[in-house]
Amino acid sequence: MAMAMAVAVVRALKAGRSGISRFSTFSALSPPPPAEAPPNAEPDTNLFVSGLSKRTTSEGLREAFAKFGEVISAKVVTDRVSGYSKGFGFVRYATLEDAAKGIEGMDGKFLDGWVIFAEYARSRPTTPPPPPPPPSEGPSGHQT
DNA sequence: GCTGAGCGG
Repeated sequence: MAMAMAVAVVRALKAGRSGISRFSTFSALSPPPPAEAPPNAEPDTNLFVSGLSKRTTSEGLREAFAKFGEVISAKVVTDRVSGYSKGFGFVRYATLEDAAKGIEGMDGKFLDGWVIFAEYARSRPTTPPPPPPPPSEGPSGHQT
């Protein structure tokens, strides 16, 4: 019973997050609203986990998601100056199927007393290396 | 110690 209620809460939260109402006013001079806004993101090994508790750490995230797949990397985003958790983190799985299982297995579930949300992150494939500067001139000691 | 939507480095 309690679990069913939790699922309803989760659905309500996720529905409200979109902020899109089906009762849109259709007018000729109004911008045509999209038929539907799929919260689905493109599959990736990077997962964006939100709704985390302030006490949840990267280790808690890894252990929580490691039950559904091989977690390559897990990190909870914390503030630079306060050092406190921002309430969300990122989990990277070994494969896309593990990532999907992680979402299906942890999205809308309870972690540390809070309902967490797991979805595909927009993040970049890996640590962004600094772009190499363009070569100014040829070999030094000789230029025309 | 903590605010509770969002996307780190």
